Amino acid sequence: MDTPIQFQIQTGSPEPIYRQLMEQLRRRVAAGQWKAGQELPSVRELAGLLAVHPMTISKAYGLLEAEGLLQRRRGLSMVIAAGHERPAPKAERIERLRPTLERAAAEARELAIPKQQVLDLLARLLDDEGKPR
Amino acid sequence: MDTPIQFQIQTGSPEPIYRQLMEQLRRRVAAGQWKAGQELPSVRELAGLLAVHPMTISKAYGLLEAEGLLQRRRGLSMVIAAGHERPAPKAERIERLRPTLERAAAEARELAIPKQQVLDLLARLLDDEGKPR
Amino acid sequence: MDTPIQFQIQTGSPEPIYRQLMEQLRRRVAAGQWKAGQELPSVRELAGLLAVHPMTISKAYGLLEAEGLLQRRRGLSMVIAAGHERPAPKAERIERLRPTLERAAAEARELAIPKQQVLDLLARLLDDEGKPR
Amino acid sequence: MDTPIQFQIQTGSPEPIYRQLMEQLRRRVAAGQWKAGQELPSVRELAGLLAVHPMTISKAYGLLEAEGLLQRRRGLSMVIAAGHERPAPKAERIERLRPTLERAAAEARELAIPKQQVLDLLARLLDDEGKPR
DNA sequence: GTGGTCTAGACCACA
DNA sequence: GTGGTCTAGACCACC
Repeated sequence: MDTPIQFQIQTGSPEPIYRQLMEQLRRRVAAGQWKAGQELPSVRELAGLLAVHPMTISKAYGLLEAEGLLQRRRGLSMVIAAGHERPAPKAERIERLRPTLERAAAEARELAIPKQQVLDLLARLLDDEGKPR
Repeated sequence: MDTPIQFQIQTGSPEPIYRQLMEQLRRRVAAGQWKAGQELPSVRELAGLLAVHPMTISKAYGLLEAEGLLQRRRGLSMVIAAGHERPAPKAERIERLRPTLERAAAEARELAIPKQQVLDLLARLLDDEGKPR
Repeated sequence: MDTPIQFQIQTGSPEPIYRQLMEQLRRRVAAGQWKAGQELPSVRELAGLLAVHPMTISKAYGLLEAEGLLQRRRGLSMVIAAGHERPAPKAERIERLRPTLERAAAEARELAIPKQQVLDLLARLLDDEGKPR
Repeated sequence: MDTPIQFQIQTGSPEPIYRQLMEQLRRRVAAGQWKAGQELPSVRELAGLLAVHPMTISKAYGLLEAEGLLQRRRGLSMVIAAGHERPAPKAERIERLRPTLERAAAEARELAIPKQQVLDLLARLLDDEGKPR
């Protein structure tokens, strides 16, 4: 009973789409939400779903394969590579989150927003998270 | 007794330098830390301090001027434009912080890090803020 | 059957090239001669045609994008942004012309040229417009 | 009974102030409104009146002197140079106006404003001209 | 001294 | 192919 493999992208964002895809996948695998053996949507299928150029998907898949996170199987379909059966240690996952939080902290300070209000807002956003966007 | 105008940049970051400068200045002005009439470091001076090309600074200044945040004075260095004497309302500043926190929340969820641990880490980073760097 | 997007610049003019391009585009769009969705010549192509440095074109395009008049499409050339399907109201277009005419009127008065002769010359220039150059 | 020597400047304009002064003087002299021997306000006086830096006035005067339009007299005061007793021929003055009208015509065409409306507006502005601004 | 414009050219990122 | 960023450096205009 695996979490289905679905990606969320923001086309307006300055972060390139292929990189959004890669980051999402890396995080889900690190969290153990997506596991070794799970099959990914085909390039064309995902491109259709997200309404982006197939080459964009292909680039993300290719880089993840080179990185060892994905594995290309006989025909064409990709799966999460072996060796990713279990979540990464929690400490490591927290480390991965740190840069984004550091950035948030720096911005909050530049905006002179009191600590507690920053934490309140983040708490609310973490609760909301379950909701569909 | 104004906060002196100083910029911090990260040359390795994917975010372009000129945009880092713009964002920082926008936030400091919104926070009321830098105020209308304050004089900015000259293009050449800042370029020297940050060890970047003067045109990079000039681009940031020029865009901020087009935006109405800075004001050019013929033959003199630029100043924060009139109309920015007071901080933006706190609600508005919090809105500006929201996207970054939203992103952090999304990443935390993808990494399956429990809410409290995320908040703890951010709290710690907000405390550190004053000292290091 | 759109008017093709072509720019005319004067390299000798005190008005910077990138600004000439911006003004021309703004006016053509306001006039409804160039419309939302029309594709602009690529930076390199236009730079070649006008024999200027690509960065000069890029600067004009970038500023117009910040202004909302152009729209960037990743990996593709830029287009006139949505929301500019119809010409601006005639009254607004006339207002845009007013500063230049005001200047002309002031100069004519300083030169003590009779009103009718000024109007005659302008009428002639407006007629010529289609042909030369 | 000469027209008094008074200058109008626009500090917001992209045209540099010293050049505005030069152009105005050249046109008034060409029109015969200001004549040989008339005394100009002193640099400091005019700088005070217009609220600009004395060096700006000084630059304009200096260039006009080099050009032969102004003449420095014994003490310090400047006068319109000899040889400018009579207006320039009307044809020449009209030629001087042409570039500004050409520009107006080009803009009107880009804005797709009908010829008659352009002429009407200019006519109105030429009538207004007498009024103080 | 200030900022602005432009060129030449390298290198990156995206589709 | 597309646009973007940055550097190096020249030259101008203004005060």
